[in-house]
Amino acid sequence: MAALDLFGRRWSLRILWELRAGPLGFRPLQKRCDDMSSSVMRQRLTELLDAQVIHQLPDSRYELTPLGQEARHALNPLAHWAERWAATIDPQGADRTDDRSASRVSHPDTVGDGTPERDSAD
Amino acid sequence: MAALDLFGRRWSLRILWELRAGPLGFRPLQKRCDDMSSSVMRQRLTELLDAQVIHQLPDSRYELTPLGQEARHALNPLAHWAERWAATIDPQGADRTDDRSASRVSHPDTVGDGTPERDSAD
DNA sequence: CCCCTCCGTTTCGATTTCCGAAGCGGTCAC
DNA sequence: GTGACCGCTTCGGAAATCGAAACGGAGGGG
Repeated sequence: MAALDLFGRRWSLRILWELRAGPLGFRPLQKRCDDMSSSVMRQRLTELLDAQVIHQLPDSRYELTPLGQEARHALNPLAHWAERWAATIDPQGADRTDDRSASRVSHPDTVGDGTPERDSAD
Repeated sequence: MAALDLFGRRWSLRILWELRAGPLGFRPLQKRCDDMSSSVMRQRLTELLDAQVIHQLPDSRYELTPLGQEARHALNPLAHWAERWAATIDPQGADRTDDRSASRVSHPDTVGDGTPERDSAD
């Protein structure tokens, strides 16, 4: 349940996701995360560090811990679902003139993913 | 990527999760979600409806769509990870007197889950 | 009928979180 | 020295969230 709290915060999932291909420094990571504000970034980073999902290398870059790697892998099915979701939703709602959506939840686009991964290839 | 946005909002994952065992009405669902505020609840519900992850039955209860079911299933590995996480973190940090955690991310507890599921049993 | 309970939903003011830009001290190349 | 990048902090304003109250409606009991 606490996991839903930790990951239910803005950007936490994204950070986990962006760290999948290897360690990143503060600012590079920030850029990858749609240039999120540094204040929130630091906050999420602290939370994830505290949760032992990530840790900091001697050169101060952030990296997924083994536990973090597992979490990222656990996210894979969700990523896969997201693609199916995009395929299901997008074709129908691509051009809604009638938008009373009441929320700015960007509908999925065939937006690049590129998922470089790096499972056991290092 | 849009999925990370949709589910990165507070309570959205939780709602998806609490709907796993079958349809629920507004107030019952609200109670299950740690009594979240009704305003946000309605907002999340609208977003999820719009995303076609849930839909509303004639008796006005909310239920996962097939797409929503898939999403919930995609969440399973994460739930599984959460347990491992709890087992890893909790034993060591159970009694931190030194708490400069800078955030109120409730550490996982051996908190009940009870996950009744209901995959193909109906 | 009235009263009481539960329901889905909306509204509104108060609190919390998030944003965004600026700034700090530090390292390295020029 | 100057300029570019770095990790990280601070702060005021915007946006998300909360929490409680309220609405009309459905149902049950007296």
